[in-house]
Amino acid sequence: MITRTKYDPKEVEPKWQSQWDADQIYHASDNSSKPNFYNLVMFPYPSGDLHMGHWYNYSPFDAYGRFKRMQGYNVMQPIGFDAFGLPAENAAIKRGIQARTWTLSNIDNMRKQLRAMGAQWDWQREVVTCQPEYYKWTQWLFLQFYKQGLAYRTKAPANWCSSCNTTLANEQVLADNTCERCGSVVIRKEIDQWLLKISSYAERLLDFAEVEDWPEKTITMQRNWIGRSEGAEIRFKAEIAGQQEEIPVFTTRPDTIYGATFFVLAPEHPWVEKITTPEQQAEVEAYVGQARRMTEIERMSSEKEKSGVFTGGYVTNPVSGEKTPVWIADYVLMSYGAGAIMGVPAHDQRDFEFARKFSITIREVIRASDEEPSDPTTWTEAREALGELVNSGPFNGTPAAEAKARVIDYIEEKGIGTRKINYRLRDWLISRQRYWGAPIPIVYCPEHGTVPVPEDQLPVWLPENVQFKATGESPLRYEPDFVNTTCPVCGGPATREADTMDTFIDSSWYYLRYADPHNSEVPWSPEKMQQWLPVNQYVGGIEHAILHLLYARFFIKALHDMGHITFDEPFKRLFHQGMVLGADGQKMSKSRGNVEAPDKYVEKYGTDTVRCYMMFIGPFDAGGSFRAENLEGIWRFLNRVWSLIGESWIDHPNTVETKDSQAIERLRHKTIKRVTEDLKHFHFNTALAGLMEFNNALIKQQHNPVAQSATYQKALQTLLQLLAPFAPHITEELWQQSNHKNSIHTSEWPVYEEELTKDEAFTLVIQLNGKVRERIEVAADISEEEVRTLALNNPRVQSFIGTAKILKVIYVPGKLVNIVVRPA
RNA sequence: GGGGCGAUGGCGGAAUGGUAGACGCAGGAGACUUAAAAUCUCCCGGCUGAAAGGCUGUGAGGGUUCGACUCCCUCUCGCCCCA
Repeated sequence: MITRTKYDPKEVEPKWQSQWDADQIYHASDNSSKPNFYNLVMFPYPSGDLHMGHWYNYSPFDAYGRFKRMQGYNVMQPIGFDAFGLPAENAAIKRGIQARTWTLSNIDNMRKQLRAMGAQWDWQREVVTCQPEYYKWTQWLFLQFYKQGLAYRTKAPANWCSSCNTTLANEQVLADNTCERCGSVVIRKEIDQWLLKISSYAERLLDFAEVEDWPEKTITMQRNWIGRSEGAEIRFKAEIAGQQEEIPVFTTRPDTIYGATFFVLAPEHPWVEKITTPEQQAEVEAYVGQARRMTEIERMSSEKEKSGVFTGGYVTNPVSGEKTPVWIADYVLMSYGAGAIMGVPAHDQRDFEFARKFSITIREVIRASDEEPSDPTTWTEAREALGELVNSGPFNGTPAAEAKARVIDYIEEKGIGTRKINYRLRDWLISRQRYWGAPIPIVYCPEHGTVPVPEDQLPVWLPENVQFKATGESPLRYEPDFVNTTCPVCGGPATREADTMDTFIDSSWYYLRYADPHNSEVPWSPEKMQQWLPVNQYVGGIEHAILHLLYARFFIKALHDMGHITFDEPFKRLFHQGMVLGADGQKMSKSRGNVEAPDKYVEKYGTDTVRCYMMFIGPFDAGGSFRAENLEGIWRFLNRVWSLIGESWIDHPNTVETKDSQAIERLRHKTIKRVTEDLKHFHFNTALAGLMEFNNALIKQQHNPVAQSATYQKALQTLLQLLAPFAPHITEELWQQSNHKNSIHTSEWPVYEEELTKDEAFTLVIQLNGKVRERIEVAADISEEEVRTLALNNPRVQSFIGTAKILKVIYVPGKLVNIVVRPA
């Protein structure tokens, strides 16, 4: 028997948290006889507080990890901090506090909160990306990329956020051309920068054969971002100052080359200057200046009226030999393809609009077989569908699909172009002109140029007490002790690269370090890698679909090719949680005033209630509103579990069973099945509903004789075990109070027998023409014949049938019988 | 503009093509209490009916089917991605 006490989470929760810590029950051993399971959640940025989103994300994630542990896996569930980044630096500027101090004190606070959550974190594996022990290896990885030619420096127009005072990768610029971090408009700025050659992995990144279970949506988003298009690069001829020159264009429709009635250069194209005639110069220069002030998004908008200027120059179509006027227009982007296009107004909508605006000839070169010849000047839009070639010299009559290949063959034969696959994916710009990040380990020597810092000199320490000036350059540039160094090759005076790395580099490999977090010789040992990676289950927000998740895949593929790891995909299974919203159904934000801090509810109800509530809001991938009043329901539920066990647990149950025993045993098996299946599929809300039903059913019987039986007592035990992943503290307390010596979290997950999940009887529904008319209790093994007899002879059913004619009777075993009748 | 996801009581949500609304919140009635809170019992989509029951009902409109929240088509609204 258990002494009856009131459920007090304040007493129960800290007690077990300390006990678990002391017993180290959540540390994943590297030498376990059990199968390993790597359960990973995206690590937090140390903003200082765990907010509602973290709780919403981590609670179900942890329940899943606990479920796997009870199922017999050696679960590794690490946590760490994505600790470099702008907020710390901004705090440093604003409040004169050291970025490092600010970050570490935030981490301390968040550690406390993470512990209070009662999740099974393996603290021995914690990684903090701003610590030299970590960023040393971030720098080491950069050097490996550099050695492979996968890291390079170039001067080119880059995305620049004037508010963050730094460059951004393409992935960090939102569709409306704003900074994904601060929302300011992003401009273009010519600047020296380091890039990683992610584009050379474009094809490999399109291949998802090695992932086990990723949301289709995320795969599609990555594929769209990579943006593969097949076509050809065709070189148009130009005569510049008496010289024969060639200007390449990229096209996905080489079959339409005879329809190219104009040629367009992007305003920034290096050829613009050369090809423009003196008469057109003023107009062209004005247009270029205007285009520069616009964002790519504005330029690409299909709503915007087409604009452009004739350069006065001409190029020669290398296939048709036609002389073609050269225009510049802002709808052609320097960053895509060759920065130049052949304008085929008849078969490309944007070219069509452009030709209309400037009265350029529209020549039809593709015609569907059922189409009559028509005058293209009467068309209202371009005809982008495939058909047969017309007005195309030797290619007339060829189906367009086939013509694509034939035209490409032809240009390759003639040496005027090549087959080409173009990708939208650009190289990853990783230089940040900011302080709080891992320094790029490069030295510039007047003698030896760009020299990588030797590996044995890592880390390149990030200095403290730096001066912040809003110059748009890295603060490190003004730190003489940092910048001034010696050349690793000749020992002469040299300067260090002052930019730091994009923090997405840090997060591209943190999950590798968790497997071997304290290794000071190498970033990870091959054995540990083999043992733990790839990650079995990864949980995190869909906002990283084409940021972190693409970068991490790139890292893994590159490291695989370098021979540092043996696998090709970092995350086997991926799950995106939904977003937790305010009570008004809107995104939580200070400006809306609907932000709720979890801490006060943890204080009031305890961790277990808050955890369970997070899972009960709705489907994990759907997100939902946090409504404080709904916590009451979970609180009552846990209290009912508490009093049920407290009042009903007995050490030595009767061996005598009662008539209700069988029903309880069946419900127990049904509930095990239900909760197990739901947890497997991340359906935490319905799993909890099943546990509530189980609890309610047991409460109904708790004062009946069956409560003394071994069957009932076993059901109580199962209830605790099934609830343990959701509410780890209360279940541990009740488990140990009911005479178990070991932790409930190391107990074995209950198993069910399929046979016992089936009821002996069921409610047979009798329908007439699909409408429910009667319900009767029948035995589970009832025959179809009996069902027909029972249904047709049922008085209520008969009164509905009346004189109607029975057409057929459909029986769905275990469910219902539908009698189809036609009125007489 | 293209593609994807979604819309179910007052609210959050549940339903392998087979009893719509499980589970919970809020609400109502009652029990206990000097009283309140907590707890317990019952009710709770709409219309109708004394009740049994009947009719109706899953954003709107069509379709397939013995049977549609579920599948198909069209539309409206909301969110996301690519333009």
